[in-house]
Amino acid sequence: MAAARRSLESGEAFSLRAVAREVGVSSTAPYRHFPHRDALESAVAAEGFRELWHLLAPDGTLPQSPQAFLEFAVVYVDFAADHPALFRVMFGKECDDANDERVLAAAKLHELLARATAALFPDRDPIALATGLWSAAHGLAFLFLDGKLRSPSREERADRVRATLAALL
Amino acid sequence: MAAARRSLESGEAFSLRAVAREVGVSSTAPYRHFPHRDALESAVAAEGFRELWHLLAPDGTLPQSPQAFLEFAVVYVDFAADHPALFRVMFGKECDDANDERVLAAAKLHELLARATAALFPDRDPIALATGLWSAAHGLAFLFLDGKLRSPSREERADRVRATLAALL
DNA sequence: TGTACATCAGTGAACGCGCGTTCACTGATGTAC
DNA sequence: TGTACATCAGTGAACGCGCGTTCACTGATGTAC
Repeated sequence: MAAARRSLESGEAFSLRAVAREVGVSSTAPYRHFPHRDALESAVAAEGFRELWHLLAPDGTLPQSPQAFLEFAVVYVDFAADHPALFRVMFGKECDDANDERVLAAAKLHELLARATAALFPDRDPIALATGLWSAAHGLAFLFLDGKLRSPSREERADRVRATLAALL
Repeated sequence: MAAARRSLESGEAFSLRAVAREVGVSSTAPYRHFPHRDALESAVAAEGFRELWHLLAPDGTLPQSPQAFLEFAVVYVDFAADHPALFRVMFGKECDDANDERVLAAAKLHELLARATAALFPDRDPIALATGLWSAAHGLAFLFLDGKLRSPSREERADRVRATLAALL
């Protein structure tokens, strides 16, 4: 798993063979641990979600203020920028299976946000607002990842994310 | 070009050989028309952008009302859902080159939105708001594409997009 | 009007590549009696 | 304490696949004289 992460972060495309190479082991060794390629990919994605969750809501705490929503988005976008390949594995894959860990993790995130918006903005549609803020953070993450938005530095990017979310609240 | 579009929409991964197959021509024939794979991909992306632009702003008209912003997002998300592979080719690629047609097209879109927000919401930061609305539409597009948000029908998806954007305005 | 030549889309064989996956195997470690 | 056996991670050769790309080629069409 660690090697899979390393391999992804060094910019390689995700592949069983690349991971094996990274571990320094034969191409077929991973089959001792994962039945097939997708199982490894799925496990890596799940780990990524746990990690993102841990950054966003260390003890399941919700954003408690509008300010905290801005930081939520900053962390989200920073995570994507720091682990672009991992982020793509987590999100950039059609998953039809409703039981996919990725779908469940995404739903959990959505729910956390909805609880937070309901508490903070009782006069606005909490689900729609949660979806909107999540989408905005998600969209920003991808637009920066894909070079459609650019920022010279990490700090300026963070400021831009804050300003963008602030404009929506 | 048309065959490239067809090949993409039939769910195939984008490849020169797949396009040639779709045209019913030998694998190497495309080299008569494009110097390399990326040139074709880039041309397809550019066509996609022209098409999206035409759907969003037929005569360069901006959204003239908050309502129009909602429809703008609906069109954006529908376009992604109707042409998922094309959408990924257009957006889901890191392009470092600042002169990439894709980057320019994205910038043009951003600018259109900023002019619209400046006209409609003079009391809010127009750039940040434009970025926010675009990000939200973009995020929604990808979340639906990747199965993180689901809707049983096209109409319900559209309603959800409208509700989400309305919550942000 | 006919002939010589250039242009140009398409061909088909071939290259090397990395991929996922299978197979029969080796060799070290742990466990049961 | 020693022996027999099971477990299990890793090996290395091999498979078939689709990919991008090169190469020398063919054959039809257009153009100049």
